[in-house]
Amino acid sequence: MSQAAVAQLFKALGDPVRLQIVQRLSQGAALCMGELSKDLGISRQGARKQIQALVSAKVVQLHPAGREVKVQLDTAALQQGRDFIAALEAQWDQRLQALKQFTEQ
Amino acid sequence: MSQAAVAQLFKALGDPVRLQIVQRLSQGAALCMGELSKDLGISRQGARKQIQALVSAKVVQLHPAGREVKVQLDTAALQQGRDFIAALEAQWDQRLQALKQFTEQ
DNA sequence: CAAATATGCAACCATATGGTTGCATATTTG
DNA sequence: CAAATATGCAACCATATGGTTGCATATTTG
Repeated sequence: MSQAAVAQLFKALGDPVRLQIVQRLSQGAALCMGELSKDLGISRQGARKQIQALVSAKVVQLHPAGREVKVQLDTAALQQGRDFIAALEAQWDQRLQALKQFTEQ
Repeated sequence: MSQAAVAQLFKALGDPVRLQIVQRLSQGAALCMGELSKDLGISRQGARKQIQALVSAKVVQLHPAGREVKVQLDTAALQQGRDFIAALEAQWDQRLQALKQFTEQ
């Protein structure tokens, strides 16, 4: 995943409303747009925009079904985000390790 | 960590320039502002603003030293972000598991 | 088929964001 | 101490963002 794609992923997760949407999807049953848009404190159309941001970042997929549209979590992107952070931490630890060896000499 | 704090963390990571700053810090030696601001394609003052965003999200700490200011990665927040994603994925997997059992009945 | 439901699309708006330039200040260095 | 270096701060600007309202359209349902 390119740096730009990772940035877009984190950006998508960097908003309380979108974070709540993602959390709801991970917990509950498969939700359609309408259901998912409730109780977010914003209008349906506003919620739709946030869902679209998640679609663009590939955190979520849309599956039209009749007059409804089901929204489904896609964990692939999430995992890559987690991996990115893990790699950062690993590099950092490695660096600390090297620094320790250096000061012990 | 509150939902709002997690959102702020991801928001801080959701920008290519800031992502590059964080990556540089994880790799190289402890950097001062000036060094860190180079080769980002923006001005020193612009870079400073981005670094400040990372400070606010607690991804990074500042340590003044004489006329310089050292910038240091703080992996605590990063880890919490990673944990948050891991929890999402775990819930999702659990849900899939439950769904599988249901359809197998 | 008419009414109800689920959604989409576009225009609009206030504020946040990512950047700039210009200048001031504190600390080192020769 | 004078010059060089590292940084800070404020004002400004164009664009992105997060939200709204209003209306159109497609699919179900009674």
